[in-house]
Amino acid sequence: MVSVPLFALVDCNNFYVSCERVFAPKLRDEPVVVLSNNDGCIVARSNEVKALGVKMGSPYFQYRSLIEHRGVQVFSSNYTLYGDMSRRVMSVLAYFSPEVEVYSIDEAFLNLAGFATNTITDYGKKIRATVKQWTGIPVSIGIANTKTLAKVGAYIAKHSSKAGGVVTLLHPRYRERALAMTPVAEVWGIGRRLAPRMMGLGIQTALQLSRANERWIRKQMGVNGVRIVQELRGISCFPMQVARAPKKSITCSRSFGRPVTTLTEMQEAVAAYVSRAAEELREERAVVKELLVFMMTNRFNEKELQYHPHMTVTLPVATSNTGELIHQALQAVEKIFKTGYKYKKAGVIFTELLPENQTQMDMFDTTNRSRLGKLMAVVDRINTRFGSRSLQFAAQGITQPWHMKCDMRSPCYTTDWNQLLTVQA
DNA sequence: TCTGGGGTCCTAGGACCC
DNA sequence: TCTGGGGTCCTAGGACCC
Repeated sequence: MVSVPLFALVDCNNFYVSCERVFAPKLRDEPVVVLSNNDGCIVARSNEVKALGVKMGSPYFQYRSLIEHRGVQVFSSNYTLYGDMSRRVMSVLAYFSPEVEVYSIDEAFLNLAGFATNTITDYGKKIRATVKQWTGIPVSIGIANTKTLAKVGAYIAKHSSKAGGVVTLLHPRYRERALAMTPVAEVWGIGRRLAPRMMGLGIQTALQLSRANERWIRKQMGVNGVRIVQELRGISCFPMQVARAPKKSITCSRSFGRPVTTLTEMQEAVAAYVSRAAEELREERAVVKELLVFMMTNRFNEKELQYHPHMTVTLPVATSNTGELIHQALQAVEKIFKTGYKYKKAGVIFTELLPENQTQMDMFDTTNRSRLGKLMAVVDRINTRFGSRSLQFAAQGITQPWHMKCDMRSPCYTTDWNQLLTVQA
């Protein structure tokens, strides 16, 4: 017998802020923000900061004076720390369900099909308490028959003071009440374009969306819209996805800490990004057949001359060798780089990925690929052990004056012996 | 002065073929 | 004036997610 679908969505509250607070407990009731790469945007806010009206994803400089005036603690993002904390949270969740789908750095779906529904909210509370106790991270949990409804539950749990962090939406009456409380813009899959359109057409809440005509939805929102509506009605259309699908592309791009104007610096930066992307490629046990290099001026500065070139390179043989990839990418850089512009950002995208054991040989290719592979494996091991860039290609540059800003980064408390937290007793 | 980064999927429209 | 029709494949752009 196939049991009724039952999902929990576990969502970490203000995740990056919570990670910083674990290691700086005195910030527990203080306003805190975490910035994006290059200290550009605000990507995580504590509740105190949300209450000040600071918008998610807004440019830091727009709120800088407010932030300073209110004594808000500011952190550059520390993805090494957040990635490690995320792994810890996910490993706790694995105790509570046979199937955990890690949906993002701060969210996971748990398959609870077959679990007793009359005690499921208490089970959710136990999960919540255990994650908090073992990792220090507070979470909100939604439990329902579909993933989209579980998301709604977690949204309500986060915003309701009496829910105790867990909201179950199994009873039709509760479900309707929850959907009526949820703005249509908060529904999973309704983004910044669709939300205003829906609202203009008289659909303000998730409940109204769930009652919309299916054919009309198909026309307005495509096939995915129909699935969303079905899910809101309690019919599961998005199953658990436990096995991680192989990646279809790998990107590495960064804004520069200051404008780049010379070919030499642009080449260094692109070489560094290729190197990072190639590490990920090897982690993925894949090789790449085609890559795209791009660079751009500051699109926000209307007074400056704009230039956003890109170039696609097809590699003679699919590879994951950093040296070869840098060589190819830098040729593209030379072709599209023009002097006279202030570049703000550059990047590389590996498209056309193949599993490394399916490499198509080129009969004119004389490179000894097995030796090259072993060399890269050794470099990766050394960099894992002694820190990234312990061994690097000269093309990446040594001082990297164009490197992004991250002046307010916290230590890597959990992944570097030299940065452990010290406690004075 | 100062505006992130990394993904996936869907669709419309053009190119091309018969 | 009148200017086929239908299928497939590819790609760019748009939408979404975190």
